[in-house]
Amino acid sequence: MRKKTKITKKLYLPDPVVERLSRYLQCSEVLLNKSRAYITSIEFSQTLGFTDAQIRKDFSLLGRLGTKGKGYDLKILKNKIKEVLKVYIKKQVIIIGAGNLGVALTGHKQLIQHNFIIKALFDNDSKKIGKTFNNIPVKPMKELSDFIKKEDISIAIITVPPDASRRVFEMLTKTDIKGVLNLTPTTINSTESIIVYSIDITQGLDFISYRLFYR
Amino acid sequence: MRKKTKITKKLYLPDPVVERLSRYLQCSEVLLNKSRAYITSIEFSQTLGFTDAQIRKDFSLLGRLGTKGKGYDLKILKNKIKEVLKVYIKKQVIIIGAGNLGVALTGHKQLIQHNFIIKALFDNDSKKIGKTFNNIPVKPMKELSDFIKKEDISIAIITVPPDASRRVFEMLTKTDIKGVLNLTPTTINSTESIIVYSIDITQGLDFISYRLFYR
DNA sequence: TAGATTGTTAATCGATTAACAATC
DNA sequence: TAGATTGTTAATCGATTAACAATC
Repeated sequence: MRKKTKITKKLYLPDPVVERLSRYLQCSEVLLNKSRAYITSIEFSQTLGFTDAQIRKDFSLLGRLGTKGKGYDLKILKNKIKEVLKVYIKKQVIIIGAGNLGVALTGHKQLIQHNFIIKALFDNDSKKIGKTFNNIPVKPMKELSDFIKKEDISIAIITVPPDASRRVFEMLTKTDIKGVLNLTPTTINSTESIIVYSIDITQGLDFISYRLFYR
Repeated sequence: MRKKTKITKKLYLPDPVVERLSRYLQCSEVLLNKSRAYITSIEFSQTLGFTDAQIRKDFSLLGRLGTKGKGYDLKILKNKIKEVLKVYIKKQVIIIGAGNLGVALTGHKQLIQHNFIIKALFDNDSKKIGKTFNNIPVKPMKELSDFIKKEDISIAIITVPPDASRRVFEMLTKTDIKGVLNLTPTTINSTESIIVYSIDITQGLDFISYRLFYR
């Protein structure tokens, strides 16, 4: 009990480690579904493309999870990572922007599996307001702040057009939102009170485009 | 002329730099639309959340782009980055998986602006095959390899369900595809002949989830 | 026990930052 | 010219990797 509390308070992991934890988790779940019970850092390294040393280092940050001479128990590993990433805790989410991408996310099964509960879409298009997509209602932007407070929303996903995203983020800073997933090419920076994580599909393609020509 | 060829051959930029180039480009275009002509590394650093030293370092890798005492000419900067990232060159793209996300991408204007031309969706669902979304036809998987060759497709975007993505990638390795954007939570590694870039929305949310609790 | 693999420390590598001379 | 900001080198920082003693 005391130990657990202590770990909870102290476990500040570097960004790259946190990102890899999702990968380990995904891979562990696939293997468990195939009835695998154990895996060594070497086999993991072959599947994931990290070095085995890095994998052991990462896991060692979470505690002594492995068995020497044998490897890692996948069930223990999976549970530990889920605990660290707070996958077991329900997180209420809204999506701002009821366009193609926003609507597509309402049907994303992976989100439910990680306990991200989408409570509403927000948009300013009066043709969309009042509709539902996959049972998720579309609400007008003016209800944003109240909704976040009332429904205890912790994370907003921004899928509006690029030129609107700064404005939307501005609005969010005046609410109780704690985290923002920015799916827009516009740069948004974390603030004192809001964690921002940005994903840009065009950036991904640009990266590939570059590497196709210079490598 | 000689110099240009030389740079083209030699400009191997580290991954983090390539990723930031997309950010610089996006921001430069926004500023140009607002009729700004120049920007200093300091102002850039405030908008993008990088240090000014890093920005100057990054740009210096592309050549001597700035004017001492004055800053960077946004038009020159924009053109240079577009040239480096090969934005001016048309890249034929296919999307594998005509689900919510795949279809959403067919309407993504940003892709066209960077000259990524979506030529087809691929799926195995007979109800979808033959349909079009935003004028993009859905084709059966068995035509994949021929289509890639005939239409000179260089990049495939994978948006199939997680358990199918390894299989799809396996198929792609037997084609002429050069780059893969993996939008699936399943890990896929670059091979000798294929550049892979992976983006996982759930990973992004997991990251936020972690940082909300430990920071 | 012998063989295998972890956990961890120390070494390496690479990326970021600080600082400032050069110069517009 | 004086002021400002770049381009670049050297210092720092942090993340990855190598190596191996501990041990299952």
